[in-house]
Amino acid sequence: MGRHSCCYKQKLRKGLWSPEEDEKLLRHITKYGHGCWSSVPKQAGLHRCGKSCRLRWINYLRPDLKRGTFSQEEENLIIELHAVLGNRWSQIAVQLPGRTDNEIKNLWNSCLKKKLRQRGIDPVTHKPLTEVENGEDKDAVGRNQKVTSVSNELDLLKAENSIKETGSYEQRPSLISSQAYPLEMEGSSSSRTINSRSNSNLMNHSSNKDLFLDRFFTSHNESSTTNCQQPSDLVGHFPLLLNYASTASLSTNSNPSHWFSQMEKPFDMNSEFTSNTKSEILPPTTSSFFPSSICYKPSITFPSDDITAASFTMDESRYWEASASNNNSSSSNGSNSSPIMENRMLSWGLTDCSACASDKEAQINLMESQQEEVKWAEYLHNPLLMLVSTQNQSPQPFCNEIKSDTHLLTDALGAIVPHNKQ
DNA sequence: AAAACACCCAACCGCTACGAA
DNA sequence: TTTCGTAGCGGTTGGGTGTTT
Repeated sequence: MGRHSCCYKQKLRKGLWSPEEDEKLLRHITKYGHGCWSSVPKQAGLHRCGKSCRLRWINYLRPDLKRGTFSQEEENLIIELHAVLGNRWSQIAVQLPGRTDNEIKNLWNSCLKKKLRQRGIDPVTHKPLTEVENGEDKDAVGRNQKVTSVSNELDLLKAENSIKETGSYEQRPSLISSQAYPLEMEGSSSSRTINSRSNSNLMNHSSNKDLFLDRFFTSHNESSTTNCQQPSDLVGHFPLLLNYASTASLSTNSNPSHWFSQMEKPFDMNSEFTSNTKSEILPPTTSSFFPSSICYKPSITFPSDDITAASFTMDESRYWEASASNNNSSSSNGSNSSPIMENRMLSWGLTDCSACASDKEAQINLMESQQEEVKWAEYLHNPLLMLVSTQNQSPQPFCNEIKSDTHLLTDALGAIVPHNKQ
């Protein structure tokens, strides 16, 4: 991995982040917001460039991140979205709350592409490989077939999944109508140019589709009362996301990528973590949507004047300490079944879940944990505890603050992990 | 046991877009 | 209009880890 030119000049640190650095960045941003990223490292006392800090925050420290393996639903959605959006990972990520574009990109490159190829589907065009090899991919027929082939991909994936987990997969009707997308494509006459950053994959998609997608996503992500696009116009033409949104309870106005962005003054961000907002980004309450492999990183609620407590699930801490990494599987398969993962879930995730189930019990939990000698290994899983600990503040307010969304956490996790209190 | 290989993923690079001066 | 600084995006890389030989 290289180093930013600015890092060379200033002899800034590069590479993996240490817990101390994470703590500093976390503390700074939760307290003051990021403001201008280039000034963050200086203000936070970090020897990193602002870009690096930004990346670290977005991809790892952000409190609304969901970690753990991708569910089948999520994978299917990514495939469907990729068929429509191409490699526009950030736009795909918008439709998967709690997932970062980097995470999705990695999943695609390491896993989904392979899966599709194994099934004879070209991951770039989403058409059968035989068809791609024959070179017929430039006409409208090809586009139509592309859409239907997405359904085929999903059918294959679903079939495989149902074999693995008989009965566990909740059949979802194909989200892309074989007619809807071509209809929209034909109906649009826009000549809007494609973003110059478009890659080769993206270039496979017409500018019409770009326009349509922009229109759709704008409408979808904004208030439904907006006048620029009637939602009803879109429902018939492009059921994918609306359908998914209704199925998976995705919020249309809780785009996590907008959180913390452009914060102009300290604590503005805190308002973003009010209970009202939080509940919207939380996952659907059906445990079937998120299988057991998912470990949520619950939302944080901060009081207006300081960070008193928060919940964090840091399940990817292998790089913090070599000794920790030995026990930590970073692979995407079955990490929840490892003792480490269980321990994490119980020691952290479930502490929080306990709060969901019973505030009182959770308070006791947290108070007990405060009294304990805080161990390094625990910090690995919950950097915010560092804040709590170092500030000698009671985490109690957290238990109260998180109340509003705790039922959702319980629903999401309760079925996942035995609700045992350690 | 150890070397070789494969895979995963966090982090970096280089680029463009955009707004302010 | 131009320049500069910043944010954000997608592609790529390299180190760590797991698996195979």
